[in-house]
Amino acid sequence: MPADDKQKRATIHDVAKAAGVSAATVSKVLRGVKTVREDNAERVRAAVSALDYRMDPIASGLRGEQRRIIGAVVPDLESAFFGRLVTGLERAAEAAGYHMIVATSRESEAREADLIQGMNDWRVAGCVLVPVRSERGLGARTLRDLDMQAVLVDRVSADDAFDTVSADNHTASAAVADFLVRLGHRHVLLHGATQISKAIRTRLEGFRERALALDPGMRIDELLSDAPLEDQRPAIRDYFAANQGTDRPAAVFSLSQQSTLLVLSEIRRMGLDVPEDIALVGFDDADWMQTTWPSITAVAQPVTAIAERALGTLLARVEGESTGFPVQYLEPCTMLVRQSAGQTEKAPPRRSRNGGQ
Amino acid sequence: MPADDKQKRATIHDVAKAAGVSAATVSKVLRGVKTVREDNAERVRAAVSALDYRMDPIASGLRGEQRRIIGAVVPDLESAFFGRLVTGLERAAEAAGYHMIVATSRESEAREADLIQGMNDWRVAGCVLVPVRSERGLGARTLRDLDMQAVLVDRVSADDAFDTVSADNHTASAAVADFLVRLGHRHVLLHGATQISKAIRTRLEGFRERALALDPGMRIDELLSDAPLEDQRPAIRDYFAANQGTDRPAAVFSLSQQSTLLVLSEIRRMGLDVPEDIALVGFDDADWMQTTWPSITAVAQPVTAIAERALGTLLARVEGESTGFPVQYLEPCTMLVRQSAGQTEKAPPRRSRNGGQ
DNA sequence: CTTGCAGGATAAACCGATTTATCGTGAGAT
DNA sequence: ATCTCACGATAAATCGGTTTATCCTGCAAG
Repeated sequence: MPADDKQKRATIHDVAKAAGVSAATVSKVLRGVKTVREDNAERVRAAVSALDYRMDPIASGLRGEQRRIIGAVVPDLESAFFGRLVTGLERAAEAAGYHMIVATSRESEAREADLIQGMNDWRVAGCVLVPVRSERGLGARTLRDLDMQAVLVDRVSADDAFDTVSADNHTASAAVADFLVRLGHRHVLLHGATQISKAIRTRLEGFRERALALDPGMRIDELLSDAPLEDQRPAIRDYFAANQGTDRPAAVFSLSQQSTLLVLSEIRRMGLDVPEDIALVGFDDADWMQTTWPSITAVAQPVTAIAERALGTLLARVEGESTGFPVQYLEPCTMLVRQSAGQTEKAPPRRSRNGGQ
Repeated sequence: MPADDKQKRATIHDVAKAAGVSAATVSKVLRGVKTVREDNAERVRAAVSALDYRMDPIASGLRGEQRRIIGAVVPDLESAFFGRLVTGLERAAEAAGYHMIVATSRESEAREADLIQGMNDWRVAGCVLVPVRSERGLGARTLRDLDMQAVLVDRVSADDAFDTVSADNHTASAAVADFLVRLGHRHVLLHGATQISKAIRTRLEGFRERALALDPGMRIDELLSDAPLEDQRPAIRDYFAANQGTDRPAAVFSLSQQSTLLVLSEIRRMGLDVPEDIALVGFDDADWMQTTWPSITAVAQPVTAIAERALGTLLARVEGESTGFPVQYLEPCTMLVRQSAGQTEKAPPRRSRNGGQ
């Protein structure tokens, strides 16, 4: 077959010529501006499909101010939580007629700031940021400096420049404290094996406050580290070696999914039984947790709700419907009671209160 | 503080003026063209940093032909496999000085084609596609029609238009057959619970061929479905209800990660013990599989190798270093022998052969 | 002394859309 | 019959870089 490859794609002028109107008119039809006579509009539409015309978003973006693109920056895409979050964001964005571009900061604040600069260069309408550490990090500062529209998600508390959305870590962790205390546990290990972010701190405090309120004599140990996962096993072993017999904690509350897996693995290796020897509750549910034996009691985060809320508030700002001062949204978590914590009294699955303000 | 907000960002002309040269010269310096006198180049660089100048990628892209952007389209981001794949791609792209934009087809071929059209509109230099079904799907056809540079990944076999990269599903599945047959199992259930893609079919055939070659009397049942996960439980129960006693398979080979989880869960629910009552081997390893009890024997995919290979071959095409006909790359998998299949003889972890051509 | 040529710099055209300023037309008002 | 005004349509300016065609300068060759 002969090469008719190199026919370059039709421009708006080609369409204009074919329809017998000016380029400006075509542009109006394409963008749905109403001041065009219907017969002209019809001829334009015919020409568009006859020529297979597609608007060039780059040329379009050069002059036009507002782009219909939302940027998202997340710490990584290897954990199911962010994967689902991004999926939810993308779905919501699309439903509102926006495109999404995603990038990962790989837990680096410098990269985070770079990516945001890049998104600003591409003139995104707004940006969803899951900060590496907190709302006071480099990424958030860059957003502010660049005067961008944004919403901060997950590893955040209230902020004075941007809306924030996260799981209600504090309330959910308090519910875990309720649960463990009611089961009679008076010595708990709090274990955090990931980036010590705002979310992790909030979970920690939520638990600690409630537990101490219920029983001031409660013993709460902490084992926190953001070292690479495999390097953390020795620390766990050391801890248990140093706390044997009556000093061994009655329960572990692991503050992240990776943390849960790590602790479970080490508990197994020590030959302890869950929940007979030690109870385990994890923050952040995973699909394997209901299948493993024993199944793991965990706090499930409302990922979809977070995604929808985040995109909703962002778009409200972008489209100018919302102009008030920043709001912090706390989406309620669900605690899935399974086997790993035992159960002396039949506690119904608890829902944490909805947050607000 | 007074509002000095609205000072718009510096353009290349501002830099030119500040440096006392023309815009064309600035452009050359920025792109590293050599035909600029060093003292001029130096003044330009000084002006750039003095004015905080950043090149506008949109304006730049309008005239310039080649963009330094790679697009990636994956079926979803909720499974760890694609998450890690994307991370690997992004890292490799960045190392080569490219940016990446990711989008998810959500297992829809129509969406897949749309996304590719969109990436073409944005003039990406090349595209990494993990097709929803196979290299003959709508996405691949669109790539061909648009005459784009691309590499097809994961759910593919050889193609006559694009390089393809995937795990060596066939060889790895044959190794699983070796393994199960050597353990004495003569009745195996093959279970596939996800989109029945090319990869799943290849795994199935790889197993079947080797197993029948080793023992022509082997009984191999299949349970395949791409229905929503939770709707598939009844089918599993029905199967086991219809195949009890001596008809019960001695082993299950689950062809995807979700499949493994689903089967394990149902086996548990039936009160069967793994591996005493039934052996289980899964394709695609997950981090929880080494921690659960029993730990799961699984085939680990070389995600990083796949990502690097994919981006490497794509860039070779994009940069014109490679122009030969398409190559199929098969990256070797690793079989992680754990508890779920039992072990009468001590089989060392097997490595499948490297594929090629 | 003239011509040729290479190295560097630049003004102007260009990319493909959007936006602005202008213009023609016909209906309604005076 | 003349003047407005609203409505559509359009030519031209614009966005911010890249590319092209041209120009200048100085030096070597004829």
